[in-house]
Amino acid sequence: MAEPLRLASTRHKAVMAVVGPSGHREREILTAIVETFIATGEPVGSRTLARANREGLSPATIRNVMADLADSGFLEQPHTSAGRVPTTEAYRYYVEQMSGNARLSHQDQTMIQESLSGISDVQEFMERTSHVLSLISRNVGVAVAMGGPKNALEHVYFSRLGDQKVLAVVVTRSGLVRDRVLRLDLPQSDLDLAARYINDNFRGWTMEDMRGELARRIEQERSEYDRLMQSIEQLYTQGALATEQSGQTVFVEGAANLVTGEQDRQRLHEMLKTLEEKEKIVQLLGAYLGAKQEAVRVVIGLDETLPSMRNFVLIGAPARMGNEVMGSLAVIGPTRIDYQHAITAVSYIARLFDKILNESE
Amino acid sequence: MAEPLRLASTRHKAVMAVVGPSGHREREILTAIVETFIATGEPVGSRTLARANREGLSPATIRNVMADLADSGFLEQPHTSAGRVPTTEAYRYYVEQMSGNARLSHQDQTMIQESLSGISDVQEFMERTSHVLSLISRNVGVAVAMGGPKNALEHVYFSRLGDQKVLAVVVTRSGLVRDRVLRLDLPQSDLDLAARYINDNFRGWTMEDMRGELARRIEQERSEYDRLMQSIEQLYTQGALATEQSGQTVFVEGAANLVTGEQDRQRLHEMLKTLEEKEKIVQLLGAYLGAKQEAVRVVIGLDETLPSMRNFVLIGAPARMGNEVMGSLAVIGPTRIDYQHAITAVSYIARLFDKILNESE
DNA sequence: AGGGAGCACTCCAAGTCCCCGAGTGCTAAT
DNA sequence: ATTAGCACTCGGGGACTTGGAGTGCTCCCT
Repeated sequence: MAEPLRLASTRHKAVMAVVGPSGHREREILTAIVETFIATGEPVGSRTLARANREGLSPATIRNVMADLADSGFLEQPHTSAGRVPTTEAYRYYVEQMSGNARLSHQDQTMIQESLSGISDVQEFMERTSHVLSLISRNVGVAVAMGGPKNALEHVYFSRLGDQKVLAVVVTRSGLVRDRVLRLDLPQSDLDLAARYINDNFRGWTMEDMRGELARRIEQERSEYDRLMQSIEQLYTQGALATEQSGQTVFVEGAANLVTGEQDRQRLHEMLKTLEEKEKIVQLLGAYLGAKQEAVRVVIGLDETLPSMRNFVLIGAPARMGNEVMGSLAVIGPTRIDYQHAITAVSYIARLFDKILNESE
Repeated sequence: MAEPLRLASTRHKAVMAVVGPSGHREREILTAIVETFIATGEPVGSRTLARANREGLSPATIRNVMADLADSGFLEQPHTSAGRVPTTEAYRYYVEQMSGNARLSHQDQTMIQESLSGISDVQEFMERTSHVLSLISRNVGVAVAMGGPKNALEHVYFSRLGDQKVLAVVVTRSGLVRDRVLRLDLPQSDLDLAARYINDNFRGWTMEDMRGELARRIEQERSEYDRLMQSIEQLYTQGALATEQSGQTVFVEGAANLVTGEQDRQRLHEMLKTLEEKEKIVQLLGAYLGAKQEAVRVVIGLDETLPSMRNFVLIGAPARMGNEVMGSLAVIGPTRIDYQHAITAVSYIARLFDKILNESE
């Protein structure tokens, strides 16, 4: 189960090469700075670093190196005579060079296993995942199950509710259920016919393909007066078959953990507000976790996309079943996050996804 | 399982008429104190009050009155030589005496109308409601749609998913849809039979009644080997018909607004964590918003139930369709909340509930 | 020429001291 | 009954000091 991790950065490197510092000593020191900053949260100065460093480098030497690093844009000073703080670039480098063969602690593994065992549908998996991720990383855990157009249709049901209401339930093969109430006035008998037609003709199709084909058939037979096709068209235009619309379900947990950080009120408020806007989360995950993406991906510098996320990073991975991307999961936390830990956790769960959902099929 | 936690003392206190101060002047002053405290958030002293008061009372007089009020438990001092702060008792009194005939601003009304128009199922109503409540009150808006046992069954569907998986979809007349994936191995034909049996025999029954009757029938026919009843029993014990379990859907919005308040980090963290534990919210609403309850209810002193909610109040109302309680909605905010505003908003939406969901039936 | 020691300088954080304003309780006067 | 007056108490905020940590620079050493 616990095979060594396939790390994000390897991939990452292939996509956009992050240039690190050139010299061996420079790299050594930069890594040390990032690590101590992550640990302490305080700007780190040359003296502190010299003391911690096993090979006895004098503060002065370190200062020189630090000056160089600052010039190349890896460090910056909050103000004169404060220590140095890593820049976005520095974090990118750090993540990339980070040793990739860490394992998740046994404790965490069993915790995850327990939380996720016995789950049989995507929704539930995502819900629990966001929770367990927030617990383990002590940060914000997010997970979205996308009602993507790539899902295979299992079944549709239509049911007349009231005077002008029709309930449409779409079930995909992965166990995703979408229900919508439509404003329509069709007798139950027509609904049954429509459902039957769709189920007979389209079971196993992807939603995408089905909708295309359906549109074509409707078009084709429009001229003839065909009652069945007419009902289907009505259902179709009312969005009965649109899985995307009320599409993604987003789970965000552990927002409370943000309070622990050192942001001021204003920033905190913005972050929380952003996290409440689920669409933004979906966009964020969607933008960075492509289908091709296999392993974990670390996105540093979120503020380039979402200004309110300054100083935050996203550590995420797509959740895949076979070749299909069923959703994404991620940890969102401050740049000072424990990368190793978060990465291993995300990776572990991502790999679990396929297994758990398939285990009894 | 979802037995509401019921604090005898709280219930008692809330039902019992709150005794206010006796004298006319005392009441006047207490009200003034509460109002200025709500406005400023600072402990209010005798001098400030004397200045604001139209009838020229001297600070000294006010001091005397204040001393009396403090003795009767309506005020307290953070420390010697600071102003007075209203106690829980004071807020209870204040809310009770508050003029009850205020109207929601036209602006708010239209905003609500727009947000909620065109909604046709309970879920969606609740989702939007929590959002709009948080916007209007600038506090936390919560709403829960309870999959209560009182709902009338419209339809069930069972569908075999994989090797050992069955999808159960329960639709209630109010448009609530619950789906569960069960670990069961039954052929689709058996599932169809079971669904048909239930739909034919129990459409329109409340979930509660149905489950009772179903249990009886299963019991009755257990001795005979009856394939149908056996499948139904399996479905039943696996929870296919349990609306309560994955039951209530809880919507919490506007948690970000909490950051605006003056709580310290620790408290803030606790609050957010509490708000993330949806079950607690459900319990809270369930405990205070009884079915008999018609109008808005203001619960002051939440910490008696949930310690982390010290200094917070709940302003809520049940959402009813006819005589059935379909859910609850509420605003949760600090004791310093704008009561008038929140109360009118909650009340307005609660009254809208019935109208909107029925408008086209 | 690269590393290291020393030095002067800067800045922030924390501590101390002190004063002021707001508030109180009590008492005496109206 | 009210109110004016008085002595007293706190907490907050400003001014000032001090110490630690850090930097850049220069000079010296190997």
